[in-house]
Amino acid sequence: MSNIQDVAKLSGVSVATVSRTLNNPEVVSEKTRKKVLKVVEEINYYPDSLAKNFRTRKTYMIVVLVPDIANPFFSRVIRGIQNTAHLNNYSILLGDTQSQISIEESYAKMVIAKQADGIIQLSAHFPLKDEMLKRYSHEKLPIVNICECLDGDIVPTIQLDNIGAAKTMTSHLIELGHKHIGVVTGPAKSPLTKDRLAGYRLALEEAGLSFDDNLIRTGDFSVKSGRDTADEFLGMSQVPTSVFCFNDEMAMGVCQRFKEAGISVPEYISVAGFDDINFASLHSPSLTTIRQPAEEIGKAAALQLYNILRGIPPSERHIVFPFDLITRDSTGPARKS
Amino acid sequence: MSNIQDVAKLSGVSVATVSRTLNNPEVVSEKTRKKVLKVVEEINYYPDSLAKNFRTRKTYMIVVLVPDIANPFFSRVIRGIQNTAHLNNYSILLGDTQSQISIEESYAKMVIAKQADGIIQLSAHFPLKDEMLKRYSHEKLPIVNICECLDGDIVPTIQLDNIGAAKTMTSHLIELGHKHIGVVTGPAKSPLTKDRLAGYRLALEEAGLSFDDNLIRTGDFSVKSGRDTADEFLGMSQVPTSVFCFNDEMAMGVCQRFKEAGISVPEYISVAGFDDINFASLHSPSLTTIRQPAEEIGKAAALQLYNILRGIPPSERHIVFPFDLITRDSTGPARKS
DNA sequence: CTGAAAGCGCTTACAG
DNA sequence: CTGAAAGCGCTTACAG
Repeated sequence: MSNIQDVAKLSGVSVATVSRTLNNPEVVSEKTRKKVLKVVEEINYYPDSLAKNFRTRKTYMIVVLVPDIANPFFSRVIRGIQNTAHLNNYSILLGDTQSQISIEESYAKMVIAKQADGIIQLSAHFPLKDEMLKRYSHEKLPIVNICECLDGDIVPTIQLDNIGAAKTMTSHLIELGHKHIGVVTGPAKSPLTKDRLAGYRLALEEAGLSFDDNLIRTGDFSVKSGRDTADEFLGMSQVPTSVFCFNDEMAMGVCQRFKEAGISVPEYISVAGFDDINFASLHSPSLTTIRQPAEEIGKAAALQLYNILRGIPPSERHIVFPFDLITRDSTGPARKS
Repeated sequence: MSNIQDVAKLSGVSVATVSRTLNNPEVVSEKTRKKVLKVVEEINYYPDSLAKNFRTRKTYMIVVLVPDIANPFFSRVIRGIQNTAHLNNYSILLGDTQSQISIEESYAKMVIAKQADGIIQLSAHFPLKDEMLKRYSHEKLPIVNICECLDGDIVPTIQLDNIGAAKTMTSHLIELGHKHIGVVTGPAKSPLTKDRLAGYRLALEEAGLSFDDNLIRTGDFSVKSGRDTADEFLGMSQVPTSVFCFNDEMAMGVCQRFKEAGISVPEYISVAGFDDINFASLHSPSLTTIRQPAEEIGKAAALQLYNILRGIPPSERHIVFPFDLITRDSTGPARKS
């Protein structure tokens, strides 16, 4: 369609002035501005972003790397990111990685190739680390790692107080009289697993209860892994009186299996989750869980990256968000026996 | 970092040859190719997409306009889109519109401004219609409308056989002896509501049952609207023996309210959903519903748009996908009375 | 098979 | 406040 030259010709000014009118109106005289804007309106001129981005070296795109977009917790985080990004004129480039490193890398390349300005990474990886560190200084590295975060100070992070949340949930169960609390963790190498397990141990210690390694089972955050570990708990000589799952999906899987086995939750065994996804409250029994401020985390991430991209180093490089313990029907007093 | 000139200098060829080596290797002699690729490797050269896209007038970005990314059905569709798009070197620009026209339009502008090549639209709108029609011919209009589709042939569409699906679900209930089947629709103006209602009526007609307008309640696809209509059904002089909800969330809302009112599903009243979201099978009772091939729909959409962008007009402009009736525990024989 | 050169549509010092 | 001009890093006819 029409370009900046057409607008210039039709309004009898130079392309420079058209450009200024559109990008720095205050620097142009009112008369000129009006003349130009009228023509822009008339011929329905839209500046060519391809040219503009090329010229300014910016894309106004942010890659969001998420292990699985169909995960309801992640999708809330993404909504938070996108709302805030959009307000600042940035768009979200969705990178559903299915946890595959090669896919993560192919998206990270987009930053190097200037198809995107930065990355918000929802898992504890740093794709193309060497390449990125070579190209950006510590301060300007356009990456924000959220939800499941790398240790150290290599990238800015934003996450829940996972230790505190797991400690609080465990204490909640202890207060209900539970002494044998099974756990279904995430993948062994996940920082989430490490932190939440640490919180669990802290609560036990505080209550003077001993830690039993046998009660700890490794899941992978899927419903199925919850189902599978449920069987393991039921097979124990001393079946735990409660199970703390490190996300809601696994808690639902555990509940489902218990239901099939004719075991009642929470009468015989309590089950707790983590995240407070939408369906946690619709579940039967409704799930006791930890609420994460998902949208706020997303919002904070977008803001953090936005600042980095504008050259403003974040005042806090590692933000920790508070949680809420949500008690519902899936946890109750420990059974006698 | 380094640009195509650096590569040219270091490998002793022209920039044109470097460009060809990277984009049309077969046209370059093997010797030259090797020389160039070696340098590319050595200095870790990544072509500048900003320049490349500007030059070629392509962005390899597709805007996906979705009313709500946190909706689990939509997120599966998006996953399908993104997987297929990624295979064809396209990336997804996520546009969570919250059903706001202004947000839809701001994303649609990205296509006009060449920040994206095309749009996949998950609701029955056509943002910036006049502007788009002015700029593109019927054949080349880079839009694919899926899931909830506009009537007519203005844009290519991909959707479920909604009429057939609703008819099948209704027939399923009729076979179970239900004669008073309540319905919770989507918004009145939604084509989904219209089509599914048509399917419902077809099934009634086929069974010789009369259509009762009073049994039709308007929802908005939210859990809450399900809850609200549940009360309306319970307040009727003749409470229906089953309720067919036009999505799973509303079915869950209906069930939740029934549960609170001490009414058992499916013994007193059957409840059916639509979509078969992940949690439908985890729900208590597990939901009878219609499975939509969400990822395939997304995949087909990505393919359709890909062809349009390559200048290949789709062989079918309006694709209809088959459904599956999934019978679970939330529907059963109609109660006597 | 390769190179010289034009040009994509903007923005931005620089000069006035 | 405005204009002439350079230039961003590529691709692509065109010529050889």
